[in-house]
Amino acid sequence: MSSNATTSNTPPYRMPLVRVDLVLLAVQQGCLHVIVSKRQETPFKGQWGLPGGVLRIDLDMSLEAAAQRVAQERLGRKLSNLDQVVTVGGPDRDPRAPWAMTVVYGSLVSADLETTPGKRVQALNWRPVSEIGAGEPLAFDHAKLIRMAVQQLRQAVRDLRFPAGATPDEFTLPELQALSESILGEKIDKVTFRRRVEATQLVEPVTGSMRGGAHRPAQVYRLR
Amino acid sequence: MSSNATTSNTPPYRMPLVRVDLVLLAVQQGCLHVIVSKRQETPFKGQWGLPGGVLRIDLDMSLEAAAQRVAQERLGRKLSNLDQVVTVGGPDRDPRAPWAMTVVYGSLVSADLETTPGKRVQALNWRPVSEIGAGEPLAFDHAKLIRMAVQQLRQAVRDLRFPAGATPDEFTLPELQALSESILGEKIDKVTFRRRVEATQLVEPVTGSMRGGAHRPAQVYRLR
DNA sequence: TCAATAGTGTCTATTAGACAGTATACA
DNA sequence: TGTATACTGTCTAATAGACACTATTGA
Repeated sequence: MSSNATTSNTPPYRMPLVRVDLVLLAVQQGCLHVIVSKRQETPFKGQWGLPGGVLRIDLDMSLEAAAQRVAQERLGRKLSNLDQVVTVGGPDRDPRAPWAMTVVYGSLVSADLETTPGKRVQALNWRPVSEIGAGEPLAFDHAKLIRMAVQQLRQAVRDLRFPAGATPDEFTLPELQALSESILGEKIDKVTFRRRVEATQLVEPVTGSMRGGAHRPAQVYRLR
Repeated sequence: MSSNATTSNTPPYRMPLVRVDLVLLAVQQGCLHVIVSKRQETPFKGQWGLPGGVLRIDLDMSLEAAAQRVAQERLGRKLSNLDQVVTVGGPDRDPRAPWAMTVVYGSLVSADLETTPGKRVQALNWRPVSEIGAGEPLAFDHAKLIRMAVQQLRQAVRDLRFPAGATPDEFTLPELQALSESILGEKIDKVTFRRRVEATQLVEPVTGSMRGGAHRPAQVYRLR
């Protein structure tokens, strides 16, 4: 309907605006939270949405590198794991371009991630993923994108494929189980969990290391 | 060389060349095959690669619509199921642009798909996916993209999530099992397969319909 | 000693695989 | 009748879950 006058029918064609958006997840207060950013630009100005940025072909050597640059700009640090979630696109997504697409990357970060707003970021906030569907709606289809990233992360945790950097260097099995339970949002049977961790050779013990309070200390492991 | 790819987008940044490539899979002679296309343009001119095309922001209402348009142009028909596989991008992927990216879609099509080469297609060929790694290399990283699409399809079949249109409207359980085995490249236990199909309520019987040769006919089902 | 958490033994339920049996078509 | 394929019964193996038990620390 809104055919652009400058569009040519022979190559080269006009290209869409390409963005990279981030779904940054962390466990806080025992449940999964996601970072949302208050938008300073149209569309959805003043509403909350995923932090992201425009792909820079003069700076980025890959899509993942673009995601890392955006993380650096918006959050002040790089991410230890990035999983591509999905790519969406269409016309009328963004008034700055007739056609816009977004490559979505997800990452599980540690809860102590400093949320110091960077360039063009008014505010950053942690929000429980359980409240994403309800309440104040997010910009674009970001609620759906978050759901997809969460689903992907949960499947990975169910398969005991923990993203690099999502766990501390050393941890106990009860800690790893608690992390899994927080991500999945449900309890896991202790015996079953330990059996599966054992069977998959996911971890190796750190000899001699124990830790504990006024109770039996736990063996410390690291990822193998 | 690269100046002809200047797209002069409205936003301040130059945007990459965006392509949509297709991994079209089908079962032939009892094993999984993929359609490859002989390239008529640089780069990799004369080599084989995935059929694909450039995103047209004046024509395509979404990335999936772009994939359908490309299928129509290259193969002369639309696809009944399209699953996004991955998106890759970087500089120096294509001499027509300084930065190029590809959104990859996979589809399981019926083996009788006519491979009539369409626009700008020199030839289309079915190739067994088992031979993708070896022998004549494919253009770009298309071998890797095919492996990812195959992996995704096999996981779906293992989970009894058959793509729409991948099965005929009506089929028998032995036919469905044979299809699964061909896709997975391994035998499945008959009792286990039927138990799982039963448990997931994947199919419903078509009353009265049977089919067979000189032996006991099989119950005919359709997807529920 | 107790409290609290770590770790194990073991029984049961569920699911998967193996294999032999029965069923039903046509020649 | 035989043969070929469809379907089922059932035993066994592997895995998951439940739950009680022991182990080890500090208070």
